Amino acid sequence: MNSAKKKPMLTNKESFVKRVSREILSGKWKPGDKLPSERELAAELGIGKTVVHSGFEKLASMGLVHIKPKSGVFVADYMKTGNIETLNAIVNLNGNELGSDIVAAILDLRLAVEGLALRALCACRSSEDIQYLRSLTKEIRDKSNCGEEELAEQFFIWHREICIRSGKSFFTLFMNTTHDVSIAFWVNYLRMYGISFAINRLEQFIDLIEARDGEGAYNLLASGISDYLARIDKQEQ
Amino acid sequence: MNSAKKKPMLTNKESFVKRVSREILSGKWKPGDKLPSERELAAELGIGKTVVHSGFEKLASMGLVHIKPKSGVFVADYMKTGNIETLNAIVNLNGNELGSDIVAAILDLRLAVEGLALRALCACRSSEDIQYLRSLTKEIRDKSNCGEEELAEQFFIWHREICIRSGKSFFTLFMNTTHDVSIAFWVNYLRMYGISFAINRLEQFIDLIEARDGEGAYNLLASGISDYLARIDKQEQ
DNA sequence: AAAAATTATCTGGTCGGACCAGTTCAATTA
DNA sequence: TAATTGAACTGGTCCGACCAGATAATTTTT
Repeated sequence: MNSAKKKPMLTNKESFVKRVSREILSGKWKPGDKLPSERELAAELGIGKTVVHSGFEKLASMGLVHIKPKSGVFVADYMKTGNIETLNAIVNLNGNELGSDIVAAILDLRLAVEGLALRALCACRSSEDIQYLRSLTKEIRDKSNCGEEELAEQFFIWHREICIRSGKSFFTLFMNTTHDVSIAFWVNYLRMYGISFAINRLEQFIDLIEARDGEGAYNLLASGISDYLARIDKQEQ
Repeated sequence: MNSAKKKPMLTNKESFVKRVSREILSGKWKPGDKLPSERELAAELGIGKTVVHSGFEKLASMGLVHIKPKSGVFVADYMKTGNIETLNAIVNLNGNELGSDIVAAILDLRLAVEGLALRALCACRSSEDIQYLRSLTKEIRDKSNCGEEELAEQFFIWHREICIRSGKSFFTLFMNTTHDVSIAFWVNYLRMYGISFAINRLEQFIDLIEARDGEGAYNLLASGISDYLARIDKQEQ
């Protein structure tokens, strides 16, 4: 997901974060373990302590470590105290492969957030909303030959627009918070169903929104999610 | 929420972040506006450019600004592209007061996440789970005379434990991601209902989990949420 | 005069040394 | 042996130096 731009070289900090997060998530360090001091790591890696510290701060914000001031840096019980960035790190380590439990969790959240946003939008939509969604869909159709991730981004943006226009702006913030894992999801979704199917689905949503059919739109979302999950389950068998 | 520890003095970076986020959220800067350069701000504030840069990075991770390398720093359309940290910043600016739309959004999410976790836990719970939840509840009862935020933290942790023990660990990560706004919610909830009521509610949940009554537990959550929202609505009239 | 090329200035980006303040551990004293 | 003190260790913050690319201004060419 940090592959938005080609990055031939990682900075010292990025390399450090990548290295340590991999070590933690792969089990080399266990929750509660004390990591080597900043000075030790700086000397060992031949970089400045400030960079190490900055890297640790990043790892802390990712929920992977707990920095105890003046004492040391400890591996966090990240599956218990971690956050969405922890999930992103796990997904990154797995080469952006989502296990079915992650997918299920994402989709449950999505049903909650977008389901409500869809109903709200159906109730309050203007003709300008419909127009905008149609033009956004057309844009996506015109970009059909782009790369996977770019397309995935477009689908994310389309669905985010539902939240934006529903008047439930805080849902938008939540949705953005799941951005990285959502992109991984959309990439997989587009592989599974194909771009045509996915675009037709967008058009179905628009028709339902235009018709102010909140229940219909919600059901379309829910059934799409169920189908996807069923396919994932079948794939894993 | 950054009041976990007494912080009599803010670092230069913290002051900078606080100042700029307030300026953005209060409307002094509009989405799309270009902020003064790092050098200008550093000179104006009498601090180092690196600190300004570090502060801008923080503001970017909060979804409030967009850093265009070599070009400048621009105010983001944060209600559209922001994330949970944006929400935290908004709530912070409002003195940790939650508007009803934020509350509704949080509770919708919570119903989705914890609702499923409750059902899952009812299906898979062990007697050790029940024991642990009871002892956790007792701990909370023993701490009843603590400060509001500490109590709120305890309630957050209790509900998080539902996710942890449900086997849906990724829900835990999502829940942790909403930590700060959730604490604001719990503080308000405890003010509204009182600590005794809130603890009794926990015990009701445990009884239902013990009885493996997933539907009952979900309904208890849903009805609690409805009641809270109704009270909020009434307060605002 | 307009367009293209070059140069200068501006921008954010990264790094590491210097210094700070608190914690922990070892040595000394009572 | 327990308490105290000092040293060593820890993370925390800041800033100047330098880098690389974008943008604006100037010069050259058509």
